[in-house]
Amino acid sequence: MALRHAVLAALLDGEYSGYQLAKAFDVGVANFWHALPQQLYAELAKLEREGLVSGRQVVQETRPNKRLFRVTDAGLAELEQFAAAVSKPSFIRDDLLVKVQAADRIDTGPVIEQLEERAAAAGAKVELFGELLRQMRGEADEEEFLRRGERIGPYLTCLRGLAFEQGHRDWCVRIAGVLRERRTARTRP
Amino acid sequence: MALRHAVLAALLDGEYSGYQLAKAFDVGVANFWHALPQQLYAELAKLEREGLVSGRQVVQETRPNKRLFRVTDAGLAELEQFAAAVSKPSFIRDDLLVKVQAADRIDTGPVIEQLEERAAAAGAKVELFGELLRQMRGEADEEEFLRRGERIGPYLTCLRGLAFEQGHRDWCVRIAGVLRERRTARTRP
DNA sequence: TCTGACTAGTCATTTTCTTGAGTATGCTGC
DNA sequence: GCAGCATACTCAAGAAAATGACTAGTCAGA
Repeated sequence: MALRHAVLAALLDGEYSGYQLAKAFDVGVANFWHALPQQLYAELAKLEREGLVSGRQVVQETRPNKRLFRVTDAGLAELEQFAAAVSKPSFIRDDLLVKVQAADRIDTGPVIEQLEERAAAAGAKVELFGELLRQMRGEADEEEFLRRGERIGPYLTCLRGLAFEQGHRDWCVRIAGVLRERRTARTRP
Repeated sequence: MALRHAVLAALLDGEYSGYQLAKAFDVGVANFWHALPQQLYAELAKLEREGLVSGRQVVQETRPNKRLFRVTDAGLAELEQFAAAVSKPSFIRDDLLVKVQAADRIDTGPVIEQLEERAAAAGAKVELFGELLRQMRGEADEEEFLRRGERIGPYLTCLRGLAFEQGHRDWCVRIAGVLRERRTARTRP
């Protein structure tokens, strides 16, 4: 039941349409959760039925009309309750780790390629998150911003995203190197 | 469909019962995947029907009988295919991040407590993984082990687990500090 | 001697997530 | 002048994961 709370938390930053939310929750700016558009539309509908968000129609001339949602007081109360309840532990769950676990018994060629692609993707996210952080804190330096900034939630989760992607990139680079070396050592002993 | 491959990868280390697997996939030594016992039993049954693993009954005197599973050639081929296919990107998905995202609008007291608990738990995992890595590499130093070791898959995934937990711990400690400072600043301005 | 934890599972149900397809319009680039 | 992408959604179906409840014997400690 955390997707609903993720949606509520995302809507704290202002009004968003399902479509806008979907983009935030998808491409990778999703620094605190991930979900597909269909889930989000469904969740928004459910949240509205339960009165935790309210939507208003915005008529547009040149594009399809859209509905913007904001969190209601009941929604905020729900978030409050959620925050006070125990969290489920977080786990790594990654196809690529499964492949690396099996690396001694299978052909590592494709795995190495995927590690390198991942490293590049993670590097791009590192850049992106760095830029996002810079934008959010504006003029202030980080310490100062975190002490006195008004909206630091997204900044804090983005910090985690950044560290995660850095760790991911470093690991991918290192493991690709290790597996590559073992391959050449095997073929040319 | 990655649980099946996670199970196959786990069984590469030798024969395991569902119960043993469940422990590895649960408590947190699960450095490359996580699953509940029920899922594992179900998956093992399916894998056996499909001929990807084979189980043998082991009669025990003082404890309930058990079934030990090992990967078949077909299972290894399946893993091989899986490793060559594209991986889904990995995403962070963590209740606690959702709570931190909402931190500006809710009472941070419980969140701070949870961050500190998480930091402690992550610290314990860091210790555990460090110890596991030391055991796996034995006498050799890491570079040497990674160059010439026979079974390095679990070592490589454990390295990722270690880095993840370190990152998680550092972030929790830092964010708990930030939120704590803002609380005291607010009550005693 | 009773409680609780450990071994070793099974069964059923519900929730959540993913996949795939479809609608309709407008703008941009080749 | 049309292909392809962006906006803005909806519906249905299926796979995967989580939850809860249950069996049944062993062993250690209070």
